[in-house]
Amino acid sequence: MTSTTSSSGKNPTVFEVAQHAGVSAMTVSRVLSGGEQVAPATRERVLSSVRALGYQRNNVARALRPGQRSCLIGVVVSNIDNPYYSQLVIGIEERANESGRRILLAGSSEDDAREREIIADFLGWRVEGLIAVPTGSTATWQPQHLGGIPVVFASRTLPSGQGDSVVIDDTGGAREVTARLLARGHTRIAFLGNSDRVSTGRRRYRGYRDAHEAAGLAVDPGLVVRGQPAVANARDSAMSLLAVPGPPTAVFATNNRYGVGLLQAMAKLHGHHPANGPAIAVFDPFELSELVPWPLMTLRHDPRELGRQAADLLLRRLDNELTGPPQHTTLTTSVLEQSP
Amino acid sequence: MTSTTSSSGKNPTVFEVAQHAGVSAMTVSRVLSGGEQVAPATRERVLSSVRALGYQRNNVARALRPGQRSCLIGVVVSNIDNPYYSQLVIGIEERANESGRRILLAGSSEDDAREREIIADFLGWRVEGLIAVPTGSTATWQPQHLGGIPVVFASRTLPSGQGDSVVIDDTGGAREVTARLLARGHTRIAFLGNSDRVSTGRRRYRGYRDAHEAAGLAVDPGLVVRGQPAVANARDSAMSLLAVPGPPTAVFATNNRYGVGLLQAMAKLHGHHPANGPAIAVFDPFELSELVPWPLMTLRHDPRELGRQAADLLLRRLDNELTGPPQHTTLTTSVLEQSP
DNA sequence: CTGAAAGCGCTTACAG
DNA sequence: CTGAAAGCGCTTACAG
Repeated sequence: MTSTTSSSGKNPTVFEVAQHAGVSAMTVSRVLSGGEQVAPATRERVLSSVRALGYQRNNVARALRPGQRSCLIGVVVSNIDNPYYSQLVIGIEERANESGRRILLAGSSEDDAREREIIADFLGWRVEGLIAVPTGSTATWQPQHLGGIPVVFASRTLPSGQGDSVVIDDTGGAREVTARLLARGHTRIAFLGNSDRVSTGRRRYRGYRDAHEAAGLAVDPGLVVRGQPAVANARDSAMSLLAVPGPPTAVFATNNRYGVGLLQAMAKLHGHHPANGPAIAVFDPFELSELVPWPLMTLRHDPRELGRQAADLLLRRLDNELTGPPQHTTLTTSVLEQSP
Repeated sequence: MTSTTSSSGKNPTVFEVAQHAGVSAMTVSRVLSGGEQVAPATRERVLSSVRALGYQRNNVARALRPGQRSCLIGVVVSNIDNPYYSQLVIGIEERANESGRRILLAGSSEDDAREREIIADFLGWRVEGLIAVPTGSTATWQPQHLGGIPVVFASRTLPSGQGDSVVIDDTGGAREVTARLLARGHTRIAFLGNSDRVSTGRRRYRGYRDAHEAAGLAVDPGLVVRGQPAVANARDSAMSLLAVPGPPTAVFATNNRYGVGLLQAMAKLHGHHPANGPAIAVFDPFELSELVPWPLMTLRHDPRELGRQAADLLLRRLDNELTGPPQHTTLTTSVLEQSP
């Protein structure tokens, strides 16, 4: 019952299996693909040879044949360091796995050139499709660079509206949080968020600004900080913001990197005592939000579900269940208010 | 200056580029591989044809040739949902990228059968090597299933000691934290952690037990909870543990899933007031630990660095810079004590 | 410095 | 129900 390794020491091929089973390579191929007409006795013989030799199909050779799908999906994430995007990748992996596909993963680190290299390389692997959190460069994604394969944008879209997309309701969510803060009497609400370069930055800022306009108030540019910083820098930004004379009475961190930075700054300034610190709002749920000792508003949404839906869109394109113009899905958010 | 797409609509091949440049496919191949002797004028002609046709090398065809490396690394993680492992993957991706390789990523969800399927499929893609957080099944990793490619185990090892590995000092770290708690007079220290099935569970429990023995104390089995739960279940376990009569005076959560669950339970039971709750220790750093309002001991270590070192070991094996018996690296931990 | 031939391991027509 | 031939797109010897 012990399995014998191929004597050559190399991976056995269909020909070696065929020889071992006394059939042709075609028959082995048919047995392995399933669904083809093969005599039961032959099938058994082949399968036992497969086991005996420890045969494992060479996906590379298989994928080279025209008409064969590679069963590979390329996933490019702008900032793989962000736990929000880790969740997104998990959602994609889950669905890819269910459909018998694998994911090739790479992070662009918000770098256009890197992003371009990654997709070129992924295309070289003949991925069936791409799922991307784009850095913001439109040029990268021009159809002629994509070899005709479908792309789904996740979390961020391209200004052109090109490609399918799944995003959350950035504008609506940011507007609601800001409106709630304004309704509580805050008039100096700081904004920490992405630059206009990325769609989430544009849209969340728009929601913040719209809520001010609706309330007949102007945004104070001195309370607005925008960029794509790491947590440490986000914390420093938050520190300076809280230290200015005439500090904000509320701070809205519009992504989880700024959220964590802001909370670290608050902990440093106020310890665990509410004191006279500003009200806090964070766009993105985060683990341990129940430990925050200050009144907190969290805009909840589910990055893993976003990943699943992005994968679903792509898989439906691949199966031709979905055809025609780009489909744009927007997931809703919900506000959670908590007081310690 | 606009790039022309291949008229066939399909990806152009080296032959089409060759034809366009008036040379042979071999010459195109030589130009693209670099380093070969090609007349400068010919090279320029080829490169401009490459640009004109938008040629992108087919990695699948390239990888099929014997003697060519696939530039693919397979990464299998037991629990892709754990942010600790996300960091690990990031460290691997960083190094893989630097060496011009891509990663194929899949999660086994602590399922042996899934793990086996994944590595079989990865081998079918002719990955150059594997990096794995193994579920604990030894059978999966028997050399005859691995087709002779190198494997590096990360965070968890196999009992057999097979394969290179990078782990943290689980036993030493757990021993030190436990000893510090004992030194503070705690005698009823609860343990939340992985089962003996995985090496981290075995080793961290051993450290906890060793510290007790060194202090001449016995472990109370009623204070020990072991398994690989999701956060929600970890929180429930922590709740029941804290609710028993004669509750623990200290709780040691020996991974970040239990850590988060424990802190959620504490927040629910004690709000933000230290009250008479137990002392807390967590094996694994986590974001926002500065918000914890209770005395806290954190065992710090760097999962991303662990990922980098695992990748480095693998890459050195691939380049034959490292040969011979399995190499086992242990990363140190440091204890951070904080009081609110 | 450049090219014609062969083959990596599969699977799609096409025959029997 | 089964098989011999051809070819996917590259690159490694081997010749010039």
